[in-house]
Amino acid sequence: MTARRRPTLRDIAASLDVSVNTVSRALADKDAVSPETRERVKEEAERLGYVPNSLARSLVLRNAMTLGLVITNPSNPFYARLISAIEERGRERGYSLMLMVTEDSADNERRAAEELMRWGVDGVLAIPVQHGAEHWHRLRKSGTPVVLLNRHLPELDADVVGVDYYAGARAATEHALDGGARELYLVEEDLDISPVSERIRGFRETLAARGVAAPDDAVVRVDPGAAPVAGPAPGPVSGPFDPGAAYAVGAGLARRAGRGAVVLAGNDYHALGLYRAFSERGLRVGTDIGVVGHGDHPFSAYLDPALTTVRLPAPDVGRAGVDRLLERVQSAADDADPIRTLLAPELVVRASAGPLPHPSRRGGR
Amino acid sequence: MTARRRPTLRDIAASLDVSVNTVSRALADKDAVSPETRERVKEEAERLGYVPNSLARSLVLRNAMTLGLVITNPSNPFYARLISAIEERGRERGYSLMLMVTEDSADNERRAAEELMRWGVDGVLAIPVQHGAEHWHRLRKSGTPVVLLNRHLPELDADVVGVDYYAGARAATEHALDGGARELYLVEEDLDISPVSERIRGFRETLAARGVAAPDDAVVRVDPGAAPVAGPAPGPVSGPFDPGAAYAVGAGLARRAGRGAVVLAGNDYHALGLYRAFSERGLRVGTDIGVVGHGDHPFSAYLDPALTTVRLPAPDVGRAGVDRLLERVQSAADDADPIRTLLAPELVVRASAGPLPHPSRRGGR
DNA sequence: GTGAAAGCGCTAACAA
DNA sequence: TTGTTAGCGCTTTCAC
Repeated sequence: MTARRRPTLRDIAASLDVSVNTVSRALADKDAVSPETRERVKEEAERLGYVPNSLARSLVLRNAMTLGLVITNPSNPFYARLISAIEERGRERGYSLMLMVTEDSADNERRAAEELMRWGVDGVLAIPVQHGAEHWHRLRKSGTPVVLLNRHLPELDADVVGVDYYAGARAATEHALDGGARELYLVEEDLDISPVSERIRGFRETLAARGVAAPDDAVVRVDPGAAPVAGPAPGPVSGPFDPGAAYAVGAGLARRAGRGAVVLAGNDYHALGLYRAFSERGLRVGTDIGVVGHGDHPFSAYLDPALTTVRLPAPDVGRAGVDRLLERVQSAADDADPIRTLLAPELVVRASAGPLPHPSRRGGR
Repeated sequence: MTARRRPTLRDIAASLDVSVNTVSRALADKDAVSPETRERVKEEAERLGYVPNSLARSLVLRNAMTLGLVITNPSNPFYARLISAIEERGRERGYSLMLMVTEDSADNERRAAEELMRWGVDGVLAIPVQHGAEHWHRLRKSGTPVVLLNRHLPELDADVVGVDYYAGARAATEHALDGGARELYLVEEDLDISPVSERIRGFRETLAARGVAAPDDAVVRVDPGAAPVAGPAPGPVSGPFDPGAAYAVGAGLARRAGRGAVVLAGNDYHALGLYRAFSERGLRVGTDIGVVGHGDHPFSAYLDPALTTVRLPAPDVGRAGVDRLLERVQSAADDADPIRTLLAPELVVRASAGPLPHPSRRGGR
């Protein structure tokens, strides 16, 4: 393999007996280079296997052509799709991606922000851990725009590109109500983040508007750390995206819930955990008890019964996030007020929340 | 936000009236700096909010403290976990991660390799697309070690850290055989990659060793592009990790397969697609027909019936990959022969593969 | 213990 | 059209 030094502009220049500068300009397709020279330079570059050094380039240009992505957990299918979308959009627009995983740890996030600052990335997309925004403030003060993804952060006045979870929860709740349910539950991760609180708000407000009782404990919080049925623990890495947490509360729910109740779940994994908890207790999902998920993960359409769920527009969020970020990057001065973009989720009606008794199909689709 | 310039060593030096050099050494905790000076420097750095510039540092030190990860699709749960494990291990060892997504496109991969070369990453981990290794050769020639993950590449003599899929398939096949099955199928993605060929080999050899017939069409290839039941297409981004492909071949399989047959699937998503295809045709998985998956994705333990599957040690692969890569990075010269590490998967027996009752009574409801 | 000088590989004035 | 000079922010000889 002979780790020989990579050829530089100087090597090309020397070998052609021109100045480094000329080589630089020729390769950059600037004018002020004669066609012949340009040709010769390019040939020689090719011959030598020249590859530009982005480090040096970025240092002088003061732009890294790199975006930072700070994410909590790639195993969340929604985030996985977000990663793909962001990487792709970034690449289309000429940016590389530096990925940091926080596992929802504030400490990891602080370090990630610091690291991205060191690299001088041009902008940062983050799915923020709650609590602590000091590091984001510092990043922005140093001139690096930050766009929040999916989660809102009260302490930080930054752009947000997310999902309208409020609307999603409303749609899910209304769907259950329209199906005739009068006993509803919402299962949510015990995390103090905006998607959760927005869904709870949507859930409660919809019930209130329809005059359906919603006792405090209609909202069930689930401990992300639990993982019962699976046997061996999921391992130290990126564990807790797992149906186990919801499965654990499913037993109690099965006991409390009457026939025809509907349980909304904050994500499809939770819904799946409920499926199992319920069926182990003789409740048939979609018949005895309804379940609605959130996410439309790839497996959801194939469950039995197929999961009715709120589809999240992951690719759109990713693309919009990159676009927003690059707007900020390009508009040198940080002028404008933060923009909050909430993309609309879409209720995908399948079988798990029962057939609708009211054939009142309203509006378009 | 006032994008003011970040303070540099020089700013600290000026403000303290010492040389840049002294500041550098003080901050790097080298000796040849008096304790008092060091103290003053550190305080001033703190006060100014100094953050070292990694770009500059890397340029002079000729090490980027960055690893490249080239991956096909983050939505594959196995790869998602790999990403987490790699990021974490890299971080522990002081390396940042540059992520490139290829979507299994050779073209994207070429560009990714080129980009990583420009950044001068210290090493690259790749889940390679088949066909075309020229770019990997170039990378290595420029002194950047490459470690292949999960997939083997005949054209490239590089380290590989992967999974012993051959053993996994053997275990799965033997499990089915031990349960009494004599009619077995293997459903695999139609991709020319080593995991697939290794599983096929394990499947066939085990059957041969046990004297069980395995006609050519016992191995069913599945088109990754198909996505039937789900309704709206999965979208342009990172689509094809979906049960749909296997679902599509499930119908034919349901017709061909007798009672008590067992179908092995190359991954758990395929298994799930089969679940649905079978049950739609009145076959009860785990009773009328067996299914074994590969991957032990988070949802698999919660399916009904719970999926018997081959668990892949994703975190171990990720960590071992990083460790191997960093060994290469650190042992400056590319000495040794490539090392191939295959980590053992583990059959997780649950309910989907029986033991199946012998083909006698007709079931269904 | 500290500073001056050189240089990593590149781009951007400014001259010639 | 081309070359010279300077400099991005840092580390590293090598004097003092």
